[in-house]
Amino acid sequence: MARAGLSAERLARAGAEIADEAGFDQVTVSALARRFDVKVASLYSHVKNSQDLRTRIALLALEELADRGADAVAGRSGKDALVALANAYRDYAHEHPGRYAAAQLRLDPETARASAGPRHTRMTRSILRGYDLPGEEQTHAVRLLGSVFYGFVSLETGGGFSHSAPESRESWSRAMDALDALLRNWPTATP
Amino acid sequence: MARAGLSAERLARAGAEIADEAGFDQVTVSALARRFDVKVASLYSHVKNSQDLRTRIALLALEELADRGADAVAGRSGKDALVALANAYRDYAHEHPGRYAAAQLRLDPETARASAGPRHTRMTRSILRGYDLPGEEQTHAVRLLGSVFYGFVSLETGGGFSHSAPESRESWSRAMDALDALLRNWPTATP
DNA sequence: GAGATTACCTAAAGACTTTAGGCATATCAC
DNA sequence: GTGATATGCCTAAAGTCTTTAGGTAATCTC
Repeated sequence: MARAGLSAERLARAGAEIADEAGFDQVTVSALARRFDVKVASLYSHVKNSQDLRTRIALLALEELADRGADAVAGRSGKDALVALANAYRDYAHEHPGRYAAAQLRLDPETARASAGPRHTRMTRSILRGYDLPGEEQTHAVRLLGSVFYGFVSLETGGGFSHSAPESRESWSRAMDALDALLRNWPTATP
Repeated sequence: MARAGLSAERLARAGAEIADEAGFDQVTVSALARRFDVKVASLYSHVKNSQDLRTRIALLALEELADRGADAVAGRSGKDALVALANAYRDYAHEHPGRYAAAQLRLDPETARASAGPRHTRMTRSILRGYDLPGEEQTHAVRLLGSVFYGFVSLETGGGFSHSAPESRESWSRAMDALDALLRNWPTATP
């Protein structure tokens, strides 16, 4: 009875692989046990339950995503930084669709606060330093940018843009132009 | 043995109710059978399988959403229409979180084409008539608007904005201002 | 190496999905 | 109305996944 060397860490990583290969909804305790050639019950020593497993994968994805984002914005500013961060998200989603889906899992407030989520907010906010936004407008802008990044990538990977010309990549590029223009000319007073 | 009067239509509607009450992932063939006080197997005469059931709920939600949007934009133009359509989406998501989650289900291309999805695209495009966008830019703008609507509402209902001031409603309002300003001053040439 | 801890196991119960085949009920032909 | 037919809901059963309880064997501590 050789030990398989399981751990919550390894389970989450393997779960992330299953998610990318077969879809996040195919990540089950059973599938994971098969992958490690181990009995299902054995996993419950490392992971509280199925939800816990999925949450760990979500946290992993959020971390990886934040790491990529941090690399992307490092040494950049203005539109350059904006595009780099946005592309970090989009590229990650295309490379790791299952992980990206995992990152969209609703986390309970406590878990969310301890996740890499706040890092994402800070990164986005750092981009705004290159633009000259009044302090109270920054939060609104952060939320708008987040919405565009998240929304576009979700719709794109979900096939929402795939049945019409032009290529969605073109729209992505134009969205970056639009966001840059918007931030440089942010409407402060309600018209 | 009185008949329960089931139909794919009624099942989808009841499934939508379960989704709103308990979450879209709680919509199962079993839960539906319980609600109609009928044996599980009986549902398989009306619905192909679990996936089929979920798809029908998604289609229902997309229709309802499109109906609301159409009502909202009727007789409006410019920013007025923009805000009305956006609010239609947001209000629907808040009133019917389960249905809204259902609307996000990935549909296979054929089903997507036959869904209300294209109606949504047309409605968004109709808003652009109030702004003066070059023809080829319209698709890009439609995709950007869709991304913001979808992204903001998803992040908001997922709790993404709930742990920081100010109120997300304020950010929503400012996002509308921003989109209006952007559309009135759309950057046509890449800077 | 003895004892304690840990890792994985067997066993079992419960929930959901799906298919096959049966009886009763509504619907239609006349 | 009566019989034929199609349909609606049923029982039964097999398969998958989740989760808990309690046991055995490997590893760690000293």
